[in-house]
Amino acid sequence: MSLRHGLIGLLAREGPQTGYQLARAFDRSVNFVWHARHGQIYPELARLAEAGLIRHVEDGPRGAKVYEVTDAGIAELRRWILDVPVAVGTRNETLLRVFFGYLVEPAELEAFLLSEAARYRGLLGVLEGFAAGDATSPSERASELTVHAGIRMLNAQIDWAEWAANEVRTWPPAQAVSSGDRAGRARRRARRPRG
Amino acid sequence: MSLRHGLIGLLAREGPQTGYQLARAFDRSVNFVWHARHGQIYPELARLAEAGLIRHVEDGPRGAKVYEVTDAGIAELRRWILDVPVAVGTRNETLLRVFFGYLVEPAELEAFLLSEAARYRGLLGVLEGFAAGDATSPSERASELTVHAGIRMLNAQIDWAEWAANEVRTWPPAQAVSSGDRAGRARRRARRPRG
DNA sequence: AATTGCATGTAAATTGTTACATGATTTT
DNA sequence: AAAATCATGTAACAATTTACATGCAATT
Repeated sequence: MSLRHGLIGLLAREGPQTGYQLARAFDRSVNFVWHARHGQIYPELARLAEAGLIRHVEDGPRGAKVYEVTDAGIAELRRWILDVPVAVGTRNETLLRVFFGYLVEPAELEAFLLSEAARYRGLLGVLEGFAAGDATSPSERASELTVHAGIRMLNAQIDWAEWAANEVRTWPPAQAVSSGDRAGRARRRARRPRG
Repeated sequence: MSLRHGLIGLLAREGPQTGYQLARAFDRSVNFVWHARHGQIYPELARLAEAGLIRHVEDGPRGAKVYEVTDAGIAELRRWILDVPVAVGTRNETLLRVFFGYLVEPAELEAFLLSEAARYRGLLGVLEGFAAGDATSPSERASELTVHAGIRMLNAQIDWAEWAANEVRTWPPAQAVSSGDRAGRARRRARRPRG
């Protein structure tokens, strides 16, 4: 699970903090890289403290619990960054929909692709705001690298979505597909080798 | 959950199939878009059949259960593609590591970035193999769109990783960071405005 | 005084992974 | 005969989301 390393890392990066602050940090800086809700964060902090990777140090204003990272936590973070194989397994809901997009009218799929392009543009605007900074400290330099990655990937996605919308415009109308259309499928399959 | 729509979609796309075949399909065609193990697929098929979105039709050779999609399933799939807001929430473990990459030696981070670039190149090779097809049928045209998306995103990631590796080469050695270094952090923070 | 924001937690449900368990059929 | 592949399932665990529940502090 990357969440625990995200929490250790944020404590290392931004100093002692409460779970609430970490939850907000997940909504800001690292949100486009990883995200988590407080319902997951609070129990995980307790487990990390139990494991000695972070430490509950003091109490803030209104029952706030401040945590800080331990040396063991930083060592674990370094180990994770370099020595643990990166978990594979892409999950892209937009692409899954497009994969089945031949089932809807081309005009509808085109509209979907353009709406996705617009959504990506919105995200790109946010990231470009992040990139405007100066990046003087080591942690800011590292953050800048991830922002650049996001910008490049979003640009690739925007270009693709607009190209794909254009492609779809040339498609013939969708055939009626129903679960009872086994005969139709068999007909098409048989015809293919001849073409 | 997109898994259930992935299952309905594959049954719609490739005709009646067993859970085993669907599990293999998730390892092949849609793997770079979505993935699932049989431990999740079999129970989900039972639930989908219960909900009337797919139907258990016949029994194959050795206790194999063949499912086919129903009209209700296709209607649900169409609804999901167009009318359900795309779930947000990126999760990119590579970027999370790079975000905290200032904690390891620049040479180590550089090596990590180059190893990621190599991994991306491997995936790109697989996708380019998929793209070599002709794409005559509607479903093949749709699949081709997703393959193109994958190729563009992987190229963006390769370019980024190699650019970032180059950036990191110019970084000064990592400072020793430890949990006890609160004074060091405060010192750096106080110094910044003057610079 | 009421609203907003800070702050923590847990319970329940869902989603996903891993490991265990079983047996049939085909290939070597 | 043994090994590989086909085929299904469940149990246990891990990860994640959503909703519920509470209370303090600052602002309007």
